[in-house]
Formats: sequence, structure tokens, C-alpha cells
Amino acid sequence: MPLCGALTKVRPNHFNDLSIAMRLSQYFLPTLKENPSEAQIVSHRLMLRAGMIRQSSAGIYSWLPMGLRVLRKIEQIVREEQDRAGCQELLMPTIQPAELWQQSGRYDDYGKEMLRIQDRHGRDMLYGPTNEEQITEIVKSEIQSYKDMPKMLYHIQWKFRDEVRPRFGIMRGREFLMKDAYSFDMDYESSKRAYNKMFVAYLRTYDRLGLKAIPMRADTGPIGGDLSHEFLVLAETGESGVFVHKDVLDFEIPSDDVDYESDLQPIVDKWTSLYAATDEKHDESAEAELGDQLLNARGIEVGHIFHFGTKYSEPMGATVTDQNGDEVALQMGSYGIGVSRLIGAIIEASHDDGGIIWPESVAPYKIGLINLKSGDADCDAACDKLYKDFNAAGIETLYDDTAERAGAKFNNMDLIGLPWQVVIGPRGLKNGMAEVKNRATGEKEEIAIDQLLAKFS
RNA sequence: CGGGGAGUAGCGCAGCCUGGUAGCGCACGUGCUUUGGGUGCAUGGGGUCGCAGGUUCAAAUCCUGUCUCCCCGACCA
Repeated sequence: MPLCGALTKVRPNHFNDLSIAMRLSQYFLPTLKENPSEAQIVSHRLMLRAGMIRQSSAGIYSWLPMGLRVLRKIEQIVREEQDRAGCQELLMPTIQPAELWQQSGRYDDYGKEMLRIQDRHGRDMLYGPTNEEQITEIVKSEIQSYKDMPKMLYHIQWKFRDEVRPRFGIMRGREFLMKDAYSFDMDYESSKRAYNKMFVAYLRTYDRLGLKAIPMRADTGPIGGDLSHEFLVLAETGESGVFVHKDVLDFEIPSDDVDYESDLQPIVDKWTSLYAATDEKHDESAEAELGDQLLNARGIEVGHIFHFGTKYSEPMGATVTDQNGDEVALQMGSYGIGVSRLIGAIIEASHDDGGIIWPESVAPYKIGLINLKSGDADCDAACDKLYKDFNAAGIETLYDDTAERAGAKFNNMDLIGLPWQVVIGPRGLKNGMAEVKNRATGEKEEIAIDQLLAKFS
């Protein structure tokens, strides 16, 4: 469908709209001064301290308003890029019938990671760890002719994998939010085009999230071939070692007017032309060959795309009639992004001793407005006006109107990690000035209060 | 699933060895104080010591069992 690229820019998304403004005195934001003892890695600690999540049981979390807000933002960027690539959103259930998995043969194979449950009639059900069977069933039932092919479908849904050992907070939970897309094609060549679309969409998605993500050759599973890549985000605290030709870091991200119907192979070829491997697949000989071109870093896996041919379509009978009237088993691929895990990855990649440093695209609010002297008539008036103006201009603002001391407010705002802090205090106010701090760089500058709106619009 | 550690106030911890009915810091309430990087003083509230048995006149403390959480490893988005 050639329309797919054009639709996304003004895509209304009412159910995902987020409120623009919030007063801290009214916000449910339970921040912690001290580190909870159970949290080991920095993203877990900061998510707990910044009041984003609370643990319910091992690997299962509640999302508090601040955390949910970031989750929604990430989800929305993922959604926009999937839509742009021509992938269509649907929503499949979390609970699936066991029969579906018996058909594919995975019901017995999957093991204890699959949470199995029974309904009141004793019918075997399961909490989906993934959705290949479910989507295959849908396409099988609804598509009979090559004329309705190809199709790319995705959903963003909670999954459950009963990990033996959940850890690292949200990064390795049992319950997690995932975008999974599935492609259906008549032949391998067509399937490869779908794969390339997702490849490009992934590059764009991670870039928009403020991340350096690098595609790396991954295990090809049962099919073989070269259509399988993992996307690793570079972060010092990453779980796996990565070895990358350093020029990969400077490769160009496809722009937002990429034509997804054009031949994307050159982009994919470019991005896979230089050496990039996780430590598991690292080839020692490449190390010598690359010399000082080689970057040895650490990474977090945040996405995986792969082609698996007829692995599910065949056993489940998902066939379509081709031009000759023959029944053909569909060529399939699946494309995952760990949405909730991405929050952890972003924090791992972007924080300092003071707390989180949100990239602007996913920051819960753009501006933290700090009233240094709540209760002071002039400070209150100046802040109220700014707050209203920002609000009217659609600038997301969290207004710290509490009676805390200055130091407490600064530290708390640093912890939360909003990109900009606008500080109003009696001292600057006398001259009509505010202090603006860039959270990422730490730079502070004095700006006239009446110019703030222009700066942030 | 193998190996290790921990459950005492919302959070971080002490007390346990050598039983006598619970304490410190932060947070919270109140009053004063202070006000540009987590003020200071005073005062107050809050805990079936994970749970269940057992030993004992008496158990946070000793014994047995059990549940949960965390860490290392194997596995994974």
C-alpha cells in the first residue's frame, strides 16, 4: 500500500494523549532519597527512586504515573514508526488457548517459561509469551488469496515469561510490554522486503528514542539464511559485550521520508557491511583484522527481527492460493521490540550520579519549573504565569510548587531527569530573570522570564 | 535449576552469638527556625520482628518446617 508513508505525521492518537501540565504538590510521585536494597543496577535503582515503578512480585511491576508516562511515549514512537513502515496495528489477547500451541508443536516444547492456567471449565489456557500462533491463526482464517497479500501486522501487548530468575528490574522482568510484528508473504523475496522494512523502521525507532542501536547478525534459528538481526543499544552497563567497527556508529539514520516501497536493500547492506558482533558470536580473527578500527563496548538487546519461513504456517495450515491455484504455505517473519525494557536501556545509557537524564523525545515532561520560594507572592505569581503560558503553548511542564527547600527541589528534579529546569527565585526575579538548566550538560544560563516561552516553543 | 545471602516502622539498617517483650537514621505529623544544592531545634505517631509449629516461666533472639526477596551461574526481549 503506497499510502503508508504519508499517513503518520499528523496521526491523531486520542487514547494516547498525555496531559500537558502537572503540579508536583498534586502528583503521585513517591521519590526515594535512599537506594532500595533489592535494586542492583542503576536503571532499576533510578526507576524506583524516581517513583516510576514499584515491584509487585519478582519480575512483575506496577507502573506509577511517571513511569507509565515514559512507557506511553516510547510506545507511541514505536507505533508511529511501525505505521510509517506500513505495518498495521491490531491487538491480540494476553490469554491464549492451549490448542493453538499444540498445533504448532510448541505447547510441549516451550517448557516452564510458559505460564499455564486453566479456566473454570478445566480448559487449558496460557498467558502468551509471544504471539506467532495467535497471529497465524488469524491470518489463516481471514486470508485465502494471494490478492490479499502481503500483510504486516503488529501489536503492543503485555507478555509473560516465567523466567527462572528475573532480575535487573524492568530489564529482565517476567511480565513485560512488547511490540511484536509479523509479516506474511507469498515467497522468500517478498518476505525479505518485509524484513528490510522492519530493519529500517528499527533504525529510525531507536534513533528517535535517543539511542545508538546497532544491528548485529544473530542466530538464524531453524531456517538458516541471513535474515536475523539483533539490535543492541550501547550502554556502559550493558549485559553483553559487543565488538563493532567504529564507523558503524556514524552511519546515517534513514530520514522520515524514506519510501518504504522502494528498494531498501542498499540501506540494509550498508548497515550490515561492517563488522558487528556480540561477544557470543565474536570472531577473534576479526579482531586482529580490524585493529584500532574495532570498538569493544557493551550493549543491551532491545530488538530482534527474524525470518522463519513456514515454521508456523505449515503445521497450522496457513496457506493461500497463488496465481496458479496452488496452495502455498505463507512465508513469515517476526519482529520484536522490548518496549518496557527500553526504559531500562535508555536509563542505563543516559544517567549520571544525580539521576536520570531523559532524551527529550521520551521525557515525561519537557520542563521542570522550580519555584524556589513557594508562598512568596512574587515567586508564586511569576511561576503561575509561566506555568499557564507553557501549558497554553503545549509545553509539557511539571511545576514544583511544593514548600520544600531549594536543595531538595534541585536534587529531586535532577533525579527525575527532565531535560530542562526553569528556576524562579526571589534573587533573579528582582531583575526579571530565571535560571535555566540543561539537565544533560549541566549548563545554566540566566534568561529573561519574558523570553522563556519563545525559547521553549 | 545449582550455589550463596537476606526478611525487624514507608526506605536504609542495628539488636540475635550470651532469651527478659524493640531501637537508630531518613521519611511522616505538630510548633518554632531556616530559605539559591537534601536547614536546625523541640515534640509526636507508626512495628502481629515474613509465616507456622516447637523448646521455655519468658522467643526478634534457640530448634524445625515453610514462604518470599536479592546476588552469582545456566537461559532469555
